[in-house]
Parts: sequence; C-alpha cells; structure tokens
Amino acid sequence: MSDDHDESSALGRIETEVALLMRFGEATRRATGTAEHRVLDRAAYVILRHLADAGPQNVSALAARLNLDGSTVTRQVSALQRDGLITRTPDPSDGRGTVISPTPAGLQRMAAVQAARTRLYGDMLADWSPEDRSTLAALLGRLNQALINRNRPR
Amino acid sequence: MSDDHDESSALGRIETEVALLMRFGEATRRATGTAEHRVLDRAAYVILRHLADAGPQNVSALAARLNLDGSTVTRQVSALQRDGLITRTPDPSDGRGTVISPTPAGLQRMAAVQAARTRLYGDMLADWSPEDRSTLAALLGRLNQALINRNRPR
DNA sequence: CTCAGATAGCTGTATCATACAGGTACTTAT
DNA sequence: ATAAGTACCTGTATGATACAGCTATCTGAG
Repeated sequence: MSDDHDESSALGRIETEVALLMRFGEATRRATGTAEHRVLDRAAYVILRHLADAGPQNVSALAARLNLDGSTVTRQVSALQRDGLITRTPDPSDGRGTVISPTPAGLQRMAAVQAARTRLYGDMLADWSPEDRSTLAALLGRLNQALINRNRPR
Repeated sequence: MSDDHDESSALGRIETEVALLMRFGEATRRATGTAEHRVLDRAAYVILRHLADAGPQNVSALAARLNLDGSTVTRQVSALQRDGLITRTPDPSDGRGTVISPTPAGLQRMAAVQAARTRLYGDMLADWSPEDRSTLAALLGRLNQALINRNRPR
C-alpha cells in the first residue's frame, strides 16, 4: 500500500464531507419547498434541468446521461407528464422512440426550484467571500467530472 | 481570471454541482463494495462512523444527530445488529433506553468501506494538487457546517 | 421481401430508505 | 400515586430505484 500520509488525510476528509453532504443534502431537499406545490424529487429535477440544458431527447439518452436505469426514467417521465411538466412525442425518425420535451410549466417549475435552492445557498453562504464561493464551485465541478470519468472511462 | 462577476453565477454553479454530486454519489455508493460483502447503506455507514467517533449512545441521540426519524434509526440499528455490526445493551441508568455500541466487526466493516472510498477518491483525484484537495476538503467542511447551522439555528 | 437479431420503451415485481402515527414500557414531577 | 413525558418499537405508506421480461419497431443479410 502506498500511503502518502499527508494527502490521505485530505482524502479522508473529502470522503467524510461528501458522505455528510449526501445526508444533509437529502434532508435539505426534503425541506426545500415541501407542502405547497409538490416538490420535484431529485431525479425529476435533474431530468428537467438536463432537458432544459441539452434539449429534447429520448428516454434512453436521458437514462445513459443520468446514470439511471431506463425503467426509472420511464416512470419519472410518466410522472412528469402526468403533472404536465414534460410532453412525449413520437420520434418521427424512429417508431420505437419517444422524444421528451419540457413544457413551459416544467421549465418554470424547474427554474423556481433552482432559484429557491440558489437562494438557499446564498443564504447559507452569506458570509463567504466571492473567491471562496467561486473556488468551491470550481472544485465541485472538477470532482464531478472526475466521478463521471471514473464511471464511464470510455 | 475575472472574478469580479455576478456572484449568483457561483451560487448557481454550486447548486448545480451539489445536485450532480448527489446523483453520482448515490451511484458510487452502490458501486463501492458491491457483491462480496453486503454493502453498508448510507445511513448504516454514517451510524457506524458516528458511533466510532462519538462513542456508544442511544437511538434518540443518533436520530437527532443524523437528522433521521427515530423509527428509521431503530430499523437501521436492528439490521446492523442482525449483521453483528452493533450490539444493544440496556441503559443501566434509564430503563427505557438502549445503548448502541459498534462491535469490532462493525468497526472493521466501516473502516473497510471508508478505506475503499478514500482509495477511490485518491484514484479519481490522482492528478489533483495537494493544495486543491486540501482546499476542497476545507470548503466542503464549511459547506456542511453551513447546512448544519441552517437546519439547527439555535 | 422475409426473417432474425438488435433496440426503445413499458410493466411487473422486489428492495430499500424513509416518514408518520400509534402502542408499550419506563421515568419524572407533583 | 397518578399524570405527563420520553424511548423505542411496529404497522403502514411513499418514493426511488433496479432487474427481468414483454411488445413494437427497426435494420441488415439472404
């Protein structure tokens, strides 16, 4: 085992903090916008964001991109459709496929949740310097990229 | 390096990256230590860590600390007991209470998962500078602290 | 053109984490 | 000694997810 004791403590701390973040993030999500209008669950939110970001696409593409099983995406999409947040249209170039598009309502709902969360972060990080915020955003981005690269090294 | 920029963009990016991290973190957990010996789920892992860290304690204390419902912790603890990872002993000073202690096997299992994850991070962050790792760890720590403070603003 | 194999999406079923409500046993204050 | 509070457990519900199997469709070889 090659143990770089100095660095492994940083790694250990990262591991700890990510685990904690997962726990608290879950609680926060549950608390962010309860009651009122039915909250978007984690997957629904990322689906809408991805649609808004990368344009209409089919279930398989979404599943691949979000690291989810196709059946999960199917059900999420069905729920989103039931709530009028996305529409399904037959893929004109492939009779098997369905193209998922966000509706205006879906985009709006997504934006509202996004804004609420951003506001929440602004609130929590009120006393952070702009540099620290920026650095955190950048490092998290790199961390996620590293995660993605590891899960799909192709 | 123009950081004299609208701060909300950093907040937005943080929001985005945290959401992504939640998604990928889930996948990572599922992949970390599959098959072989039954993985520790998120809650079980934090419970064991907390026990190792803060010593034996009762269900209510764990639930409060981990932001979980008491019933959830009860069930998690039952599962951990079934697997021989913790022991329950009656609280000598309170007939209603039960003190939860990690067993050697529990500590060892927890340490194994922890080591595997830390190794994984070391792997993924292989090309990061020690400074960046350290900074990420520190900023995540502050982020979690901010989350905790928000959830318990007493 | 026809048929075999691949692919897209859906459905059935299972698991797991979690919450809330209600019950039982014990403790504490009056 | 009784009422109120507390600790934990159990019943039940929800929601996210996976895997396996199904149907409809597409594509390519003959």
